[in-house]
Amino acid sequence: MRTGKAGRPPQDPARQLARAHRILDAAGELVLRWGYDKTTIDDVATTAGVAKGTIYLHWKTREELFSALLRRERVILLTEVRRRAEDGTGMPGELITLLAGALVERPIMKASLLGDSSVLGKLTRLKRDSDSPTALETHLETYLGELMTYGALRADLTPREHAHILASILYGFMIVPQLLPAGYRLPDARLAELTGDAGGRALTPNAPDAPVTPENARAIARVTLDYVDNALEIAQRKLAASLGDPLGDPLGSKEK
Amino acid sequence: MRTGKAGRPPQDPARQLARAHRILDAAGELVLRWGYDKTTIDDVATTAGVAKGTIYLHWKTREELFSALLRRERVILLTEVRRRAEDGTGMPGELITLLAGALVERPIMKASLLGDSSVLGKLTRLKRDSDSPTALETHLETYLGELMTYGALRADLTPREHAHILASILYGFMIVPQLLPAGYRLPDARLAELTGDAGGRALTPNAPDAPVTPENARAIARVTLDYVDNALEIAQRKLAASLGDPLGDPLGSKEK
DNA sequence: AAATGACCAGATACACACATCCAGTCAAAC
DNA sequence: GTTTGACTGGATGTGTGTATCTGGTCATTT
Repeated sequence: MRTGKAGRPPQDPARQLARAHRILDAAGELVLRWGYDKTTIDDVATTAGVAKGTIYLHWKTREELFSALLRRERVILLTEVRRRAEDGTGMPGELITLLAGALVERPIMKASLLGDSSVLGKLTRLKRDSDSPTALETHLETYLGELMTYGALRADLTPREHAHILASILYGFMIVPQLLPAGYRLPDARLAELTGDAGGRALTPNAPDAPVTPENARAIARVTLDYVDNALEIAQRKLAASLGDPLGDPLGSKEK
Repeated sequence: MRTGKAGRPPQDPARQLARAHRILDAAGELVLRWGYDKTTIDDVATTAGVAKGTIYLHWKTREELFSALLRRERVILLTEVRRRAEDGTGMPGELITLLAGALVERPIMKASLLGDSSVLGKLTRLKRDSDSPTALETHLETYLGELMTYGALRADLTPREHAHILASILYGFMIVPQLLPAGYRLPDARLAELTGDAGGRALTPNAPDAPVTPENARAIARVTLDYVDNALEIAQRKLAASLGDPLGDPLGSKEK
């Protein structure tokens, strides 16, 4: 039994949640069309078919609303990656392909990763600072360290360097198409493939050097799924915190 | 031996050229310190120890002055790359290492590549459009095509894709350090190494697949040096055009 | 002739008043 | 209890007159 929530369910929580998602749908649509700076709460309310005040029953401030949107995007992205990673090998190149593939399909996440101020406006830098930075990177380096012990990553680089390479390749491949004249762009799927390919080649030992034993291969797949699961779980927890509690909730009041 | 201020050396082209370089030195120093937008012609003149009008004996407009600066930077960069490439193999990874290594040492070139508006201000987009784009990329794809025929590049990618990968990796590795907290950064030399390493692995066939014959290796080294030479030559020609002719020069007179 | 720096005009920054917009509130209607 | 939407105040734009700055010129100096 996992009910957890002490206190009283005010009305129909499922209905509330559905409404929150409708509002986020509207916010997402508008932020893509006009950008964060030009998207007003009134717009969001109208598009979502609720009154403005209702939005403030869900989130205390405009910024919290969009923070929830970003968190939901992250959960969707990770869920998708997790789903596609399900029966993969967990090798870096493969995971990067999945990640890149999911990213090119989620413009808001891509904008968040790239710090694209034409979409996220003033929200751009904020997320970078507050949310993920140290925690995510610590988890990442731990995960990379594990991969190294199983021979999935080159032994001649430090975890720090692996992380650096990973970030550079992912960032580079995601941003370069935006700098190129439209005619030069590759199809999204191809871009994702090449990203994973480049990442895999940069991070992975040369095949003959150190063949991965079957049990190591299994371990690699496992720790990879564990890592994605963990990231997803954290993201889900944060999203729940951003969605749950309409203002009055006694638990949420002292939060943060 | 005096000529402190009222010296009138009739007209010594070499002396003129030296003065142009002194002015560019000053401009480079100031643009790095304060950025393009805040660097005034008066500043440059004072720092270079000449009068403002003198600068206009060399360049018709402020923009031409900075264009010359950028062109000189490019020539210096390419000269350095050319020098270091002299007795190399011409394989992609190696060349990328050289290029990245030269880039991290030349902040202005790096800013130009990355479109860093904190340094180049309003000049940022201009260069991108006017100078290099199509010509450079055509030459690049030709060169990549040649490399492919000699087996220096993977045969399962198109030249276009090779160019895309190259750009992504170079851009990613150069820009990521600026986004990271200072503590995470790798030493410049290591960064250049890793860039070339990643580029080489992404673009180069796996060793056992198709061993490069000695004569192909020689051809690769040759076309690489040719490519760099050609790029350098073009850059030098453009620089000469930006430096030469103090306005009166008969050759340059058809300007505007 | 070569170099200078005082000079000019146009651009840019600043300061202020005024209009507009919009996040967030809350009394009233369900 | 839940939802609404008119309302408010602080913030953000806009217009304008003024001051300052700075790219570029050119008569003067050496």
